[in-house]
Amino acid sequence: MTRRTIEAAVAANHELFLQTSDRVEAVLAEHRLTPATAHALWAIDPDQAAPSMKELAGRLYCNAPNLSFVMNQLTNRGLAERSPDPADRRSRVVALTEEGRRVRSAVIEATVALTPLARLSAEDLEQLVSLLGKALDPGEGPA
Amino acid sequence: MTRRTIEAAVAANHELFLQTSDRVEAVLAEHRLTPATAHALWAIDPDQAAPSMKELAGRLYCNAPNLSFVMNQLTNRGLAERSPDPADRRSRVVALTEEGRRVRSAVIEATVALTPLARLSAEDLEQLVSLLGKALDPGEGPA
DNA sequence: CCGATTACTTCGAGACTCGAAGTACCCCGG
DNA sequence: CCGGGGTACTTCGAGTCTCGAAGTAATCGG
Repeated sequence: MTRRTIEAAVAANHELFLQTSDRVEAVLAEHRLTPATAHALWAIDPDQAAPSMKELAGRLYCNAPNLSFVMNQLTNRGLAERSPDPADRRSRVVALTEEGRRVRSAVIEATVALTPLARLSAEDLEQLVSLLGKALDPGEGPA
Repeated sequence: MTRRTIEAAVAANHELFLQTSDRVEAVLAEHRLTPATAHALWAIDPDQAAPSMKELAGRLYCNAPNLSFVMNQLTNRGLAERSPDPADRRSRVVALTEEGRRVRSAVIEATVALTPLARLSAEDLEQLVSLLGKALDPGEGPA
């Protein structure tokens, strides 16, 4: 009878997400970010290859028009830049500006400080990441 | 240096939430539910005392006008009912109808079946619930 | 009874999301 | 070379969600 346990796990996961979002909200507002723009900002890791719009939409589980809308806000604020992909000029590649990298760091820093997860020990945290990874890993493919 | 681990945990938590929402989306649509109405429906446990609007808004991390909006949708679809609290007639108490309980069960059932967490063993799940509980428990008070 | 506070609703504006339609580009067969 | 089909993205328009401000009804303390 693991059904009850799964239900509890889903609920706890959702609750953690809501609590974290709630606590970070004020910090996002200081940077004039909304949940949607902050999410996109977080998803663009400057240490990785600049993603295309399509790639990024996949990461954010949103569709192309929505991502265009969100990216317009980030570019208008000078946090991100779009440039055509030389290899395929239909595609546009998204990268953060220096200001974008600064704001992204600040958002992550604040989230790490405010999330209820900050209470857990290093050991517990690694166990948690391992468990979540076990659930997510096999399914991260396209279908 | 647990900072990186917390960041990974927050990201994994967020990712799991998005994947679960994404997979359940079609089931919600069949029941003519949106994420907001489904969330409210989930939060009203028929086995517990019927919550007031204020209590429910707290659970959902939303404000009063928003909850009124969402509850109107649920009551219009015949899934929930509002009745004045006899003890304090300013307050309204929310309960699910029989149809509401049916739909709620169906949504939870589908979520449990579709969430990536369903892949984990019973042992892993209990560990996960325990870890999440450890993070959430001390902070579930009002402030 | 009266003023202050609380719970909720209504109203109006802003933000987010998405389907449909349009543009620019790649690729392939002829 | 040229046309047709498919892909990546944007624009447009409509619908949904969220929230602050203002209004109503009820409780509480004096």
